Amino acid sequence: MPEPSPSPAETKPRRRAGRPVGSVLDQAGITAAALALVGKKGYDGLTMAALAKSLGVAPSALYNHVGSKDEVLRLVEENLMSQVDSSVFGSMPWEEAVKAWAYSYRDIFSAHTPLISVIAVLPVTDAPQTLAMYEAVTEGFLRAGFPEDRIIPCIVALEAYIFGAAFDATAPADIFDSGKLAESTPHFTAAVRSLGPVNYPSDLAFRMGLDALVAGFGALRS
Amino acid sequence: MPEPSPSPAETKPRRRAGRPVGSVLDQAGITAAALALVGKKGYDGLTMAALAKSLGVAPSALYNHVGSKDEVLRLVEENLMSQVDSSVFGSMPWEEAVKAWAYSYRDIFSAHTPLISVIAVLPVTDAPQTLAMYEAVTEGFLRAGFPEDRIIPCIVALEAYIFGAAFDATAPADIFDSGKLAESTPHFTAAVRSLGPVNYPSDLAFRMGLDALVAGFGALRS
DNA sequence: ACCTGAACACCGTTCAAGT
DNA sequence: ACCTGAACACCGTTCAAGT
Repeated sequence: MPEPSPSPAETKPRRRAGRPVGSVLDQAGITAAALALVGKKGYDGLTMAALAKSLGVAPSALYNHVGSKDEVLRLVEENLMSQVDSSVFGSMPWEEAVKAWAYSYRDIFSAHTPLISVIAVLPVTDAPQTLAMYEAVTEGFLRAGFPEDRIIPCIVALEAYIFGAAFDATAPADIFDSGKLAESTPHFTAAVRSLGPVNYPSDLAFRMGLDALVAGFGALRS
Repeated sequence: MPEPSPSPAETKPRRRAGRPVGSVLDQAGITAAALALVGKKGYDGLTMAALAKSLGVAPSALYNHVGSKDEVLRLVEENLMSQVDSSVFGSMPWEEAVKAWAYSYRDIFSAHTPLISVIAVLPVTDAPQTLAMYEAVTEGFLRAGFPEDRIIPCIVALEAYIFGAAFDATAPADIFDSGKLAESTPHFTAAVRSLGPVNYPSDLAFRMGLDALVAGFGALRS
């Protein structure tokens, strides 16, 4: 093995210290690399060191483009938000559109639940993709006849439900197995058994809750 | 300052190495200390080192009683679950009981959102307090006339909503301030403004969503 | 059995030095 | 301006040594 290959994935001549001719990094590239890394190794694998390695730079180089790891997470979140399908509000009646939007939203974030804690506290200011989604959804609600002052609460409640359901979607199939404590919780254990062979009811539950929310909120239209 | 006071909060004679006469630690004490630490410093302050210090032991001593930090989190979670008021199902009609339970559940976990990621993946096996809560809720649904095979999906959906809402409850008041991007999101910005001086609608939203879920699910009773 | 104290492999982040 | 490389203060966890 005469080749020590100390550089990352791709075998590059390896950069010396000093400013490179053209900038090697930018926020878009960092975001894409972070997304790829998360896809391969999950959020536990998303470290500044691993991210830098996948980009072929030293960890400290990242800090010329982002202020912190938290900013990387915000960049990823913005990217995901732009993937949520809110175009449905322009092409479907309200009930169907909210449901399609909600499914899209949940499906995307169920693979990114560690971001949810970040999003929840994140002011929407300067998060253009997130704002664009809210704008599209708000427009959809307005066109459907919702009173203006009810729209934000409806969206907030739907989002809460969607985020919570995103966690469920990643839960193991046997999460409700009561194990050796089964006898002390007879009603619960029987209720779980009554679900049949598929004992994790995540999808059924999501549909039922979404239907209830949509029906309840739909009644607010004038 | 002749007193260096190298020991933690309380000034103890300081233990030498070797097995102490009586065990200094146990899971209950660790859980209580973790809860107190979180209350004072938040989840960022809950480190094994800080936890050990608050208990007056070396960090490694903790590992005689818990397998990992994750187990500490599970112990805390179990403690919190036991605080959720599910006795309401024995003393109120179903609609009021679910709502009271949901408020209690959300209020407790809104101060402990970092646990939610842990709970979501956590099988209920050997989590007796959590199981006890599910048992009480299941019984409440049964008495209210729910078909057995709909109960778990209802609970799952309600829990998803409660967990999501717990995140909301910790969000800053100006989370929906669209800032300099306000003009590009006119409908959303107007909808936010229409909420009036209190521009964070967390509580209104929670009530609206909960009402919708309870109304929708309540119709399943026979 | 259950503690201390040293050690390990990692983490995010800072900063001087280099071009 | 934007990189490298060394350094810092921390993290969770392991383990020999002590009683």
